Amino acid sequence: MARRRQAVTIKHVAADAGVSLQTVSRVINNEPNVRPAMQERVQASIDKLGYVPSIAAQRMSGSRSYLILAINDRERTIADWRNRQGSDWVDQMLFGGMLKCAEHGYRMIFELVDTHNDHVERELGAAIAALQPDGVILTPPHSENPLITGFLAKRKIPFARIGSVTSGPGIAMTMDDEGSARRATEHLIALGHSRIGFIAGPKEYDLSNWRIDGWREAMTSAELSCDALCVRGDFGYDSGGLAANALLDLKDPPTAIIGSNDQMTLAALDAAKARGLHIPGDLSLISFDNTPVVRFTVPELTAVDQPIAATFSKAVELLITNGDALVPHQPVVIEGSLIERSSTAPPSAHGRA
Amino acid sequence: MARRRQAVTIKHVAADAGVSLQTVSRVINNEPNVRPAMQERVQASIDKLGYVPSIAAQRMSGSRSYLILAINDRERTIADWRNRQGSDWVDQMLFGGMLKCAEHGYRMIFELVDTHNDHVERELGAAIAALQPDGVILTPPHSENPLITGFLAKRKIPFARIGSVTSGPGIAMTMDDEGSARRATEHLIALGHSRIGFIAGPKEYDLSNWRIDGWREAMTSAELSCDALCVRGDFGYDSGGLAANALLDLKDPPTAIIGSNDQMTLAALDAAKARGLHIPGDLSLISFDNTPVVRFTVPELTAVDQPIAATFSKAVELLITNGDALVPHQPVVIEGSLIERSSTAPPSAHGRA
DNA sequence: TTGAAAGCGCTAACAT
DNA sequence: ATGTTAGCGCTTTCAA
Repeated sequence: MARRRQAVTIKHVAADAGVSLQTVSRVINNEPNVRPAMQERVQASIDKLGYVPSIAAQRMSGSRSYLILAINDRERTIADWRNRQGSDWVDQMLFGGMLKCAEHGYRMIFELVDTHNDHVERELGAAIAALQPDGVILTPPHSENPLITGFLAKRKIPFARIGSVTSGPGIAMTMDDEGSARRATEHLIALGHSRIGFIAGPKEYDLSNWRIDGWREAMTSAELSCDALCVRGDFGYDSGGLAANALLDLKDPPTAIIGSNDQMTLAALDAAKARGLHIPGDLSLISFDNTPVVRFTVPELTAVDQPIAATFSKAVELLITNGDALVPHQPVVIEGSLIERSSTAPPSAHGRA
Repeated sequence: MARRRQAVTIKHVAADAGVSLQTVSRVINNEPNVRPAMQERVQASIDKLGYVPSIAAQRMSGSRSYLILAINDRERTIADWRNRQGSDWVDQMLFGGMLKCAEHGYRMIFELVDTHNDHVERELGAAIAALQPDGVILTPPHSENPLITGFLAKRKIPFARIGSVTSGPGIAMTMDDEGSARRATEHLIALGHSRIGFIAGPKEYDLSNWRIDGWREAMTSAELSCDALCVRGDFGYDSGGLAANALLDLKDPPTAIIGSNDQMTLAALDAAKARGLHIPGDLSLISFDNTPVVRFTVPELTAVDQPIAATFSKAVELLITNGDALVPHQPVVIEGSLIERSSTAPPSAHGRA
């Protein structure tokens, strides 16, 4: 490997502008106490020479690294990549995170870390030591892993916890699963549905339960019964079909079903079709997550969009601009929206009276 | 921002092991001339203290940065992210690239750069100056941009050009579009088809033309006519429908169609269905790219898989292990494979005699 | 408001 | 086979 040096360094700029290194440094960092004329002269040299500071050197001298580290669960992420089911979680996190970083002259680095591992701390520690990021963004299930949050807190590294509402160190951020589920349910109620089934995710996931809560809230507020209308799945396709059939086998079956994620709702769609039901005529369907797949079903699915990009964008912004300021004590809420497509309609007359 | 220092540095390790900094450095870098006993003692201290070298410091002292930079076209990538059509190109590049980097103790950084821009050089230069990557991976259309390849060559930064077969600086790598198209066509011929239509991409893309070449080759070898059987689209959904209808309106219409990408083939599927054709009974369909969407159509599409992950993995490996060695003069070929699903079958008897 | 000196963590070059 | 020295490019003291 060739010993590569910086093509243009702060020294070149200083020499060109006829000032000290320090003055150039001040201009780079927009520090006060630089006369406009001076600032202009230095900037001219910077532009002329095409100078860009080395983040390695900046980091070395004890300043920022201009790096934000986003961490995903290794196992799950790789499984998604391998299966190619069209989940675009990673894309959306890059979309929101990278672009916001770029706005501030930062870079986002994406890393995979095993959560279910004795040496999470070592693995994370290695990434931190190697990269020295100015901030870290945690996604589920890392967001709730005390080994990780504790480590970051101890090292005083600012971090955000996506999909977490518990208090503690770091900025808790949520996409308002409960509110989204409530709004989706209310939408169906407004269409005239009164029997609304819910296919829930596994209880190990906090967001599964938040989504149930939202549905239950809306149902209860409208004085509708929830009895037997909530069935658990495991977020996988097969479990969605089983759950849908269980709901449709009820003596008094639902006229609408909300699925807690796209895979399960997809399965519910297929199961309903297999029973000869027409969507949305005989059964309305709302999905959660709004991954690309819901646009390719027939009919396209009405879905709750998870504002992943917006959440990462906000996380980056808080991390960068917040500096050492206080961490908000309330979770930061980024609301998802309901994307209406063709799988929802008023219940048909020939259903229940 | 708190002035953050490395928690454990090479000094701590040296002190703990009672050796010089240099010896620790040698152990870190697996250099020769260290006695096993010494190496063991130092390694023990490293493990005990949980030491991980700072890449910033490593880079500063003139060694590697352990960073590989992968660059995509900004406009296209953002459009994909925004549209959420399920393209998983970025995911697959990370899948292949990041994991291979990790194997070697490297990191992959993903960046967006405008190609159609006067100051590509400035933009790329800034990324290079800031990050000092040990290698760069270019994707289309950057792979063919002389401003970019020239810049990298001038700076003597090793780089790979994905989807490029032209000679010149950098490692040319191709997913064998021509071969893939040929094999797809041969597959249809083997099934008994003789009228095989081809929906091509726009001619501005090299790979569009490679794919046509492969199809034409296979057709010619089998002494089949290509007349009127190749129609251009623009890779967008709408153009695929138009092209398919044009082909199916022929006096002697094809019994099979190959689409140059998933969106166009999707449209062809929909167009064929709209005409009352049964797939694959009346018309066989093969798609290109094998993005997640082809698994969600009815029937699922037989498709040519683009080995994106494998290609990036190989690119990283070449970049890291090749060092300053010679660049291969032939393009590196990573073959794609045909994934057989349910959209292909022998032509029906009631078609042409 | 500007400049000079010291040092960040590490490795290359040169001892020994 | 191991240690010593110098310096990478930048920012933080501190001085003028």
